[in-house]
Amino acid sequence: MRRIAPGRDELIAAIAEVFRAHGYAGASLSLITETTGLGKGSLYNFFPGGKDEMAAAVLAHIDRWFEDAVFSPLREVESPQEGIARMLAATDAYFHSGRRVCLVGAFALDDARDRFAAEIRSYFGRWVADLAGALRRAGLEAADAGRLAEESVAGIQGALTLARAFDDPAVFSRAMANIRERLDVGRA
Amino acid sequence: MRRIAPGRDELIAAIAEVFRAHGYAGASLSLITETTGLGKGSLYNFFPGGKDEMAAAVLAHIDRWFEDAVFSPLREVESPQEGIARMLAATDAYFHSGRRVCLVGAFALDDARDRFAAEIRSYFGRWVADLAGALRRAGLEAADAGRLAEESVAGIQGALTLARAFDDPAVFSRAMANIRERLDVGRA
DNA sequence: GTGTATTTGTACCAATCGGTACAATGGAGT
DNA sequence: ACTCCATTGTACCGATTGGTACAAATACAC
Repeated sequence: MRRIAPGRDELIAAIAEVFRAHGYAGASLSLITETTGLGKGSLYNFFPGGKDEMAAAVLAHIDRWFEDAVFSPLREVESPQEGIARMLAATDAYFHSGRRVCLVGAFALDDARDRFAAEIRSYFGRWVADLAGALRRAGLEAADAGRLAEESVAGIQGALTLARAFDDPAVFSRAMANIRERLDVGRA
Repeated sequence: MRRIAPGRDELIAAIAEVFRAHGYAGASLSLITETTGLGKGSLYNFFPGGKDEMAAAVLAHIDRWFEDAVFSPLREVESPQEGIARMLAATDAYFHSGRRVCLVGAFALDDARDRFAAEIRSYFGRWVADLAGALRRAGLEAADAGRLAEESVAGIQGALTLARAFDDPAVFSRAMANIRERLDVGRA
């Protein structure tokens, strides 16, 4: 039969949730088959490389989403302030206002880091660089822009960790409000 | 034979490094026996509860260390500024200036969170509460103190994540310098 | 309706998982 | 010197791991 499984995007999204909830090592194939409803046959048909390829596909999927919704507005919207506002809104939406955790950040901490070092570095690297770029366009000096950008991305990651530790999304919302304020440079 | 293995503290420290590097699920018993040099016999002699008890012991060990070196100075040193300075110094030392990752933060993200929810919550909760207390003693309003404390702890966690993602401890050092500045309230 | 290439379920694989059992070991207390 | 008993290594357990093989099923092109 052809084309019975959900679209590839939905499939990857479902797999992503398993990795998000259990980490790379903890995301067993049985958990994945259970969550997706697909047997190993289908899974290995779509991802011949196995678990590794699934995780890579998930990371690529996330990367694409962030590129479109979070990073590119920072570069391409004329008003840097507007670009930053869009980035913050998309970030808040993506993490379900703190109820969801950052897969890339989680991978950065466990032993998936070595396997996907390049992807992880690129994800955070572009986030920081594009935000710094917007801040520079808003009038900040390069050094200040870089520092503030790094600090903001770190603040978001840390807030996700704390929100999950406390099981309280409000921690994330407070952090986002705070970051929004500190990024509100050069006129409103 | 009696007392051949290293002291319990050193043993726990060695196990901690395995959990730190591989997460809960990724820290296999074979990895632990390999790292510690102890066979399963010894391991299960010291930790009859198995992996779960090892992780609990590691968390308790970390908790004790932070209580002594990081949290208690915030409460007990007369000068809150001095307490904060000690907390920052101890934190920087513990994380090897960004070369080491926070086990509790890592556990908060993967599926160990549910198992150790109480310990994780308590660890971060006391950190934030004690820092907020010191800031209040330094003259800040309760609301401001709470916000700044939460923000600082989140900043530290996020910086650890970024430092690991970039494989660049300098990210952590920059974040610490920044946090030190922002916590320098009420006189110097 | 037939052919075909893709999709799928099932059975199977060796390796490893966390954990248990237990006999051998040998240091400490006397 | 002798007796304990904490400590240790080894063998073993069933379950699960990630992964493979392959035949049955089936949607689509024709």
